[in-house]
Amino acid sequence: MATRAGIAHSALRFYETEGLVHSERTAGNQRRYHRSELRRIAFIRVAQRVGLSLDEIREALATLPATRAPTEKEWARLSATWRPRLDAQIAVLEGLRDQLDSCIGCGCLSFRVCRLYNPGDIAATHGPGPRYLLGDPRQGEAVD
Amino acid sequence: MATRAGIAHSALRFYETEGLVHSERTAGNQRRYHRSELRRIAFIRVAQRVGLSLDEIREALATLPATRAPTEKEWARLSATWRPRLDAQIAVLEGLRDQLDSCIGCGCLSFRVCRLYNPGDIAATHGPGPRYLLGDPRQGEAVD
DNA sequence: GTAGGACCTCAACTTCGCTCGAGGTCAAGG
DNA sequence: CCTTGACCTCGAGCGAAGTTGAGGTCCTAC
Repeated sequence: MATRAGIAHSALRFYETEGLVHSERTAGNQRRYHRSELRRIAFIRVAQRVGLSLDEIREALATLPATRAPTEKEWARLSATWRPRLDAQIAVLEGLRDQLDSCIGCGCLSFRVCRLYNPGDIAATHGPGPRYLLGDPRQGEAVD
Repeated sequence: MATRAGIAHSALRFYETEGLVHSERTAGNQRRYHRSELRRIAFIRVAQRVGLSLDEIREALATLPATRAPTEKEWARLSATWRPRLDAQIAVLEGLRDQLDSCIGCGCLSFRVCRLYNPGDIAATHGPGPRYLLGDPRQGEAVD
């Protein structure tokens, strides 16, 4: 029933196995969720939109008090930490766009001269794409 | 040897099986790459940074002439198509940031009132996170 | 001519965030 | 009492973008 948070029941169960949300059980073994779990789920979904992994979200949620429902202030504190992250992502994309603008005229895309092809700072993006792989510390590569 | 494009040999072979790059073979079955493949690889990596999937990159590369090496102009044409995409991504993140700013004060994160929690337009992000799943046409959900 | 390294293939494995299905249980209405 | 539908568990699978490893071949230098 709590799937009316707008997420699939399978996702909800998955979050539970991951320790992101919690539930009690009825006598008949059915899950009952505390009202405050709704807000946790909202937090999770928004954090995902901002680009956090479930691991990071778990860490963030772990800083909340275990014995009582978090206050608005505590939620605000957590979500405030997203701001610099968003700013950084935006900055990366804008840098990329500006580089792109300066490169489109030349169509260069050469390993030797084009700064668009730049393995060095890819780790900084944390954006779309294979970030774990590209983020590998791969140093001292020749760049043709 | 062509792995000196700065990518792992495994990735190169993977791209070849995916039809993104091409090679000839020597008598001893070893791969030899044409010089122009370097630029294709550069294109692929930059396109990934912009957020394209390999499928999309394959489509884009398919519009290039098959019988001769592409001109600078053709490369420029392709990369110019990234611009609106980058702009859109930036716009999404900026919208998110602005929403976040207006929400941090209240710490709301409520399904009922907070616009940050907005399943409807998630499909538009194409950013990080589970975009295939979130992109599902899921309509008419109650949003408590 | 032989040792070493660089290449080859192919299948299996990784991570993340879930979804799907089979097979079983629970609760409420008629 | 029985049916129906909503819940339960557990394991398997997906999709993207590769990586890893075993086992085999090739080429170059000494």
